[in-house]
Amino acid sequence: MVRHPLSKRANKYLRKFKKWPHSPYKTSWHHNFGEQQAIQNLKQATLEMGSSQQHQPQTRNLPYPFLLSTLLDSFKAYNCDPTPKAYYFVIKTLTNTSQLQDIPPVLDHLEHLEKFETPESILVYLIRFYGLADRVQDAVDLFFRIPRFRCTPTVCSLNLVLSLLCRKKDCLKMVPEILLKSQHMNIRVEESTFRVLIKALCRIKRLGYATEMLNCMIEDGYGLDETICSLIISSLCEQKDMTSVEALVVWRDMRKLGFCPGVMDYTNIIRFLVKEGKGMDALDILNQQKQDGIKPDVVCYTMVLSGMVAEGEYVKLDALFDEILVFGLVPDVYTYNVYINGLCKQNNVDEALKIVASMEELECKPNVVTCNTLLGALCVAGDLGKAREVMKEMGWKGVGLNLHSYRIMLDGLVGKGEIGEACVLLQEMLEKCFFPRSSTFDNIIFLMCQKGLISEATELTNKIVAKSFVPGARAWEALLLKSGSKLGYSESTFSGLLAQN
DNA sequence: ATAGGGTTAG
Repeated sequence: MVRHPLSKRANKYLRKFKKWPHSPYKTSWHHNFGEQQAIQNLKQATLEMGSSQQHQPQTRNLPYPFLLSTLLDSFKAYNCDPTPKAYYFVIKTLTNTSQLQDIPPVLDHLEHLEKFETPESILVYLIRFYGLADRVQDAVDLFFRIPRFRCTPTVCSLNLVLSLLCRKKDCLKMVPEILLKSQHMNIRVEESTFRVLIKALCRIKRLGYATEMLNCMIEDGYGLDETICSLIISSLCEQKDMTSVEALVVWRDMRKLGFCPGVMDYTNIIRFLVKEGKGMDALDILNQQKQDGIKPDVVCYTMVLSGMVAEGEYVKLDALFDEILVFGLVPDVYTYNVYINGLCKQNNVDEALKIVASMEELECKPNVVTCNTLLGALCVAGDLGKAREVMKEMGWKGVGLNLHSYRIMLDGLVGKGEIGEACVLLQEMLEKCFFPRSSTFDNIIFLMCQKGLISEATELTNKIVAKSFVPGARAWEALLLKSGSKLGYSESTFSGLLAQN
């Protein structure tokens, strides 16, 4: 093993055969010691700089910024050459303390006056810093400059620059140029590069470019990357302005390319289609899934079931629900809730109640959602008696009533003109800080006026105005018509109203 | 091997 004498400018960092330029075990101990002392010195000086604010020691190497001159002085004092590590430290310190103006001189020095092969990691660090600090041009410039630091850029730097460019819409146009120039820099584009690009494109919701890029990959002879396909599918499904037609085209094209979707892909596209109100398309996908031999799980079924409910496809709903059982899947609360909702939508509350009873036998506990669905259906059907029962049962069974439970029940009572009971429930709600919909308030006030409960109506109005609620036209009209001129509004009623403007 | 992905409300 060759040891380099300290006096000579031995380029011991020149990378020939190994990735890491410097192994502490292979340098002479005193050399190593000197370097360590120099670094120590540099760190100490940096700390002092931080604590003494603007004060800078006399040892300044004048044409250079403070940290660079400290670096050079420190190493000179120990009679050794500055190490990449020292530069890394300086650069990190400069970025962390926002002394960006001092970075270019450091880089110039590194480029022109040092001889070692600069580790790519230092440049990667700075490129990332520039990119994240909104200095994309600096990042790009530094990327192109990498070879001048006697460093062979790899796909790491390329991927980094690309991902930085992809973060900003107006930087996207630089991507092709970077890709072209990177070829001249002898950087081998890898699958990872495509992945970076596609991920970035998905993140900024340029799904069109992302799929184009996927096609490029395939044209370039890379195999179809299932992870990328999945990524595109899932981003696609998160897009707000994506139509189901477009999504299905991408899906179909990918399948043509040989993509074999996994459970998650099916779940994503099905969820998307159902949300778009395309229950039947979702059902198609579910059938594809079965044909592909991928057993849909209870989640997929639940989503498609809800799509059937939304489209009023009750025959298909029943068939699908049966299919779940036939395939040996166990429906859970979600599944039951969707199915029960379907029955309620068909005004078949009795059947819904039977299902709830069977859930309990199957030890699948109904939850608030189940109960709210039932409550809503019973109220719509005008069966307040059963609705009350359900509400009581919720109490026994430890199913907590939530805001919606109260709102549903209150609307049911008001709808049936049960003003007394409605007021009791309203009181209970307000104590729990659950507020009815404003239209419910209006209905209650209207109803009170109709029943001649003028003072109660006035009192309620005052109370709710104090809670920042504005009665609607219907409530005002009722109040004014019924009460003539002897209205007992307190001043606070009106000042409360005014204050809301 | 595991979790997470899914439900109601005018």
